[in-house]
Order: sequence, then C-alpha cells, then structure tokens
Amino acid sequence: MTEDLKLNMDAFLPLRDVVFNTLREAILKGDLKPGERLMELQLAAQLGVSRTPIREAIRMLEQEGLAVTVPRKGAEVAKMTLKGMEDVLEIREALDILACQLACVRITEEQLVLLEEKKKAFEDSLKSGNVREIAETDVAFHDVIYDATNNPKLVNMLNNLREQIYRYRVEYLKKEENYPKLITEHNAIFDALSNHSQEAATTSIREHVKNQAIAVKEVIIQQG
Amino acid sequence: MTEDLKLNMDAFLPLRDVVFNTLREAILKGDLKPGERLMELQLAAQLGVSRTPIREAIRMLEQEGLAVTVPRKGAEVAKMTLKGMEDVLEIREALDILACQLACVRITEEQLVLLEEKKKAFEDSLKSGNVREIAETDVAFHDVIYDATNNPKLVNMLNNLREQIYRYRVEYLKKEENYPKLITEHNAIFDALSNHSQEAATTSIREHVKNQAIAVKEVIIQQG
DNA sequence: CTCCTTTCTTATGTATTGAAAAAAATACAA
DNA sequence: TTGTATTTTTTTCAATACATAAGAAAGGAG
Repeated sequence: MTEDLKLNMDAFLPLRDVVFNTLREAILKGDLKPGERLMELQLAAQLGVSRTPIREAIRMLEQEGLAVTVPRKGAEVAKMTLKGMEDVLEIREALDILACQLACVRITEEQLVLLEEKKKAFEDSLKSGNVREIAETDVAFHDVIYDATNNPKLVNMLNNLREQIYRYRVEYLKKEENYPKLITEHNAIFDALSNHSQEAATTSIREHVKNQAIAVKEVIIQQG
Repeated sequence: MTEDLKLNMDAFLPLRDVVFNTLREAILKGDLKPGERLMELQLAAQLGVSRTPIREAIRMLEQEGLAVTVPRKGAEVAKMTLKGMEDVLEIREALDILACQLACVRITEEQLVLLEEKKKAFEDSLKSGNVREIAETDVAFHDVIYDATNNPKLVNMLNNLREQIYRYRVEYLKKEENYPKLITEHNAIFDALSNHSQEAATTSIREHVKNQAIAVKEVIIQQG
C-alpha cells in the first residue's frame, strides 16, 4: 500500500504489456519487495486499469520467475532463498560461459569496438559512484557480448537470469572495494574476445561470474 | 478447425492451467501445427470455457516458447526455423552437460538404481517399436539425471528446451538404425554417473546431445 | 480462557459485454 | 480486369459482473 506505481502510457502497447513492464520494473527496483502480495484489485486501482490486464501481466511475471502464484490464494513477488539463488547462479555460470565462447567466435569488429566503448563507460561510471548507473553500464557491457552470440534465445534466457539476480547484485555494486577487481575482469574478458581466444574467454568469464556469485550469496545470507 | 480438443477435467486446477496443459499437449503431439492460429473464441467454444482462461493459457504458452502473439492480431503456434532450432540446441547442449556434471556429484545410490531401471526400460521400449513409448522412456531416463542435479530451476529450463525439440525428435526416434547408438550412449552416460566421473559424463552426454542435434536438424531441413 | 463453529469479508476464478482495431468482402470506377 | 474505396465481419482488448473458495472475525460451548 506504500507504493505509487504509475503507468508509462506513451507506449503503443496492449495494456497488459504496459502493466507487465511497470510491475517488472517495480520488482527489480525493489519498490515491490519479495513476498509482497500482488493483489489484482489493489493493483488495478493503483494503475487505473481493470483486473484483466493485471491478471495477464501476472501470468507473464510468473514466466519470468519474478512472481509466484498459488491457486485461489493469489500472486506474490518471488522470494529468493539462498538455495534458489545458488541454483540460478549455477545455470547462469554455464550459460554465461557458453555466451562468451560463442561470442568469441562470432563477434564482429564493430561489436568489439562497441565492447571497448562499453568497457570504458563502465570504468567511468565506477568513478561516479552512482550505483544505478554502474549497474546499467555493466549490463550494457555484457549485452554486447550477449548480442554477439547471435543467439536470441540465449540472450533471452540470460536476461531472464540476470533479472533474478539483479536485486541482490546491486548491493554488491555498492561496495567500492570490488571495483578494481571488476575492472580487471572486464579487461580480461575484453582481451580474450579481441583475440578470439576461447580458452581465455572461458577462464575470464568463469572467474567473473564466480566472484559475482560469491558476492550475491553473501548479500542474501546477510539479508536472509 | 479439424481439431477436437478435450479438457482433462479430473484435475483440481484453475481452468487456465487445464487449458494450458491441453493446448500444450496438442502442440507437442502435433495436433496443433506450427503457424496455426490460436483464436480465443474458437478455442473457448471447442473447450467449453470462456475466453478468459484461454487468454491466460496463451500468455503461459508464450512463456514456454510454444506460442507467439502479435498484438492486436492474435496468437499462433510457434514455428521453428532451422536457425531457431540450432539456437535451442546450442543452449540445450550446455545445460545438459551442466546437468550431467552436477548429477555426477550429487546422484544418490537410489537414483543410480532408478537410472539403471530406466535405462533398461528404454532398451525394452526400443524392441517394442512404439515410438511414443520410446520417447517416454527416454524422457524418463533423462529425468532421473535432471532430478539428481537437485536444481529445480535447471530441471525446469531443460524440460522447457526439451519441449521445443520434442516434435522433431519424434521423427528421429522412428529410425531404427539409430537404436544401437542410443543404447551405447545411454550406457556410457550411466557408467559415467555410476563412477561419479565428471569427465566421462561430460564427454558421453556431449556426444549424446550432439548426435541428437544433428538428427533433429536433418528432420527440419527435410520438412523445410 | 481456549477451542470450535459459524458467519462474513475479501480476493481469486470465470463468464459476459462492449469497444476498438485489423482483416476480409464488396462495390465501384478506370 | 484491375485497383481503390467503403462497408462488413471478425477478432482481440479491456472492463465489468457474477460465482466460489479461502481466510478472518465473531460468537458460543466446554
């Protein structure tokens, strides 16, 4: 009840999609907290729409793993247990390595240029200290790699996994002592991709993901 | 319009779930063909429910990648291109290897016993020649491995990927010349898991998945 | 005071209705 | 016959109305 969600109406999309995006953002930003109930009537009133698009959006959030619904009881924002996060991270590691390996072979010169730009942008954002910006530039860096896989389904799954980690990873990015390590890791990944060296790419991305996994797990343990 | 879908009403589930399962089965069995439109009114009439649960089921099918909807136009059964299938197979290989590696470490003695049973059941089904039964026993075999990962999210994703391949894989299982190879591969996987040997497991499952990938791609190429 | 039963409230599940948009069919002109 | 404009139909989108089940609150018995 503390929320004031607002719809982004400029989109020429079905309401269900607008509602979906709105709720998704709210969950990722933490405005809607894990375990918080998603009541159709309440959300409909807040967003000024009927229950129909709300229901459809909830079904979609369910798919993404951001909401869980119990029949006849309703939906709530998905809670993440330590075990659940470990499961997600396990999958993500494998797919991130796959993505990096594929990118290694398929990345174009243009994409390499772009990747270097994003790498620099990330370093700059670290100086700014704005956590949201840091998160965004980091995402942008990895997005270039994802795109380079030329496998949209893989990109989709990785984005999906990232979403589930996102809320917790932000905490990790608040700690400045991690920044030098992040820069080093990004450099290693970039170099590996530049040289189209699969082995180097594999080891560097594995390192990167594993470190992040450790950090995210710590956040959960502390919160948990 | 040639379909006569029937609901499995014995379930104590919301109608949307019943409809979802029904449509899902129909798509996997091929009763609903790729590209076929999923019209709310028509499906509602055929299944004897209102359009509301149909709509929600379609949103869920969308998640699973079994349907695609264009706003203001409607939904249709997802078509699979060769490229799309290659993308799916690429992901599946990585995750199947991961699953096998995890299973290698985590599988219990009971699960190993079960796995051997399923292996034998698969071999028996090959003698029967019943393709549907072969597919089912093969799924059962791999399900034991999936369960042994103790990672439900991974199991979910693998089931999801398997669904997208299922329709085409059935064709592959029709060809008797593949049977000996399948038995050999299952044996190799079983032995690797028995010995908790990650390396052996990795190579054997990779072999298995790659062979299947080749076969599935051939089916798609022939179908056009 | 506790526990059980009953009632009442609340939220979800499902059906129906009306509106808007896209597609199809028809009519008409060149 | 072909191309275009208009009408009609079809289908989705969204809102609303109704039904049903779960949960909370109130009341009574032990």
